[in-house]
Amino acid sequence: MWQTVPMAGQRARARAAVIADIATEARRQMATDGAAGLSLRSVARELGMVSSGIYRYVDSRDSLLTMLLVSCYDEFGASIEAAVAATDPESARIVRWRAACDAVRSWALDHPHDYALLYGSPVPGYAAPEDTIGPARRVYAALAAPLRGLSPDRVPSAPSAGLRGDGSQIAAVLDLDVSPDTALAFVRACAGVFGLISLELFGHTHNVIADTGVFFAHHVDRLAFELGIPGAG
Amino acid sequence: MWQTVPMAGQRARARAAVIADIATEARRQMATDGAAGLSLRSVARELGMVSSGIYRYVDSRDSLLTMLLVSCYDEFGASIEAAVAATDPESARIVRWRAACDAVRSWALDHPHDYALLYGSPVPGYAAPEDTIGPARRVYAALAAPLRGLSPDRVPSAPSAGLRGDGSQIAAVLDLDVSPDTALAFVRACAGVFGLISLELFGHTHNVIADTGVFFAHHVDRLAFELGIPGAG
DNA sequence: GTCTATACCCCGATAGAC
DNA sequence: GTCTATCGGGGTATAGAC
Repeated sequence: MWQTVPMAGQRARARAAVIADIATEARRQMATDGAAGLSLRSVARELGMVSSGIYRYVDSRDSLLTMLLVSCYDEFGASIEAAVAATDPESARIVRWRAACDAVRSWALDHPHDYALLYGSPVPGYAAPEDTIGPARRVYAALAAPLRGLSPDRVPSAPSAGLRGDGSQIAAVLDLDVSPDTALAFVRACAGVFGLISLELFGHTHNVIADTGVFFAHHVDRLAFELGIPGAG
Repeated sequence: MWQTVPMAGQRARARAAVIADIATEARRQMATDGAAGLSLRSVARELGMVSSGIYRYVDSRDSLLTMLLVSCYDEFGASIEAAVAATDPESARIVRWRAACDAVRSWALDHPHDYALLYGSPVPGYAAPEDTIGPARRVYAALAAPLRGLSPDRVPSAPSAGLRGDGSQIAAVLDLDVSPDTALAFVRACAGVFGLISLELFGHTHNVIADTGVFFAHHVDRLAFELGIPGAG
């Protein structure tokens, strides 16, 4: 009788393991077929399941996509957090900013198809549900963490007054104690960081920039200046 | 006898018209199915052709994709060129720079799926042939045109020496008479412009920036400063 | 140069036997 | 909870009659 309790635990664990296998295989397939080409059938096939069997674990193709989005955002955010945490806590702010940016690029280069899922073209016919916005935000929060406590004095930009409301809300959402202008500068920095990585990953710097790593480092330093981080080039 | 010559011309014209129809319909379908979902069959169906008939006009799905890439790049580049040409030739450089950047964003917002084809995730299994690099370059050249003749004195960035070779080659390829540092700053500006537009178009500024147009204008002005364009914010 | 037919693949999702 | 069978779609590409 009281075997049912551990049994239930075992079943739940087995179920979770199967679901994890499904996610892993789906991410593997995204590499060859893209996010739009993701198919439950072929995931099931590869796992030795019969095509209908996968519906025991996953509601639909869309819910699998949502699962992938969430796990990729989480993994991405965690890798940035780890990179920042690995810096010397006494180190200059610019060091932590570089570490965060480098972590963004490294993860993107290591997981180009996952990056494309997160920041590339939307999947036709799929709309990300609200479950994904928390994990998506985690990435930005991790990248912004080095700005915590930054004095607003050195931010060289002067956004129009109409934007300041957005700025303070962004700071609030990311739980950042920075000025609205700094928060807006951070959004612009995100455009620069993700923009350059996307250009590189999607093939637009081919035969343009020889050493994209060096160029990225330069870019990151200029963005630091725009953010008012002391010590930037 | 000499009717064969005009006949040949008519046939060629008719053939070109059909090919143009195919391209138009294909772009229409990209809007709902994405670039990866593009199918010759459904294009043929929509044009009242039998599925095999389309192979008279288009070699394969890949060559249709190439056709679309080329025509989108060309259209995009032309629209930027037109916007710059429409400014007063006596106007300040900053005015032409803003016009070019605004044209980029306008075209992207007006043709989101075409923009996704050009600057979004690559289509799985498709590699763009060299025929596309000329048209792709036209876009950058059009965006860079307002920099022509810009004095290098005000460019605030100082890239590492190893990048300077890239800088001068970029200037050469875009046929720009600017310093290597300015050319590198232009690549960074492209990352900023395309990066922000991609974030907006791909859904990452939702509930973050209320008026994305105002924010883009602010962004463009800061990028102008980074380029050393006089008169920028 | 248009058409049918064909070979050979893929998909999401469900019903119902076991 | 696994499996077959099924519905009802989709696709690329070619061969060969007309």
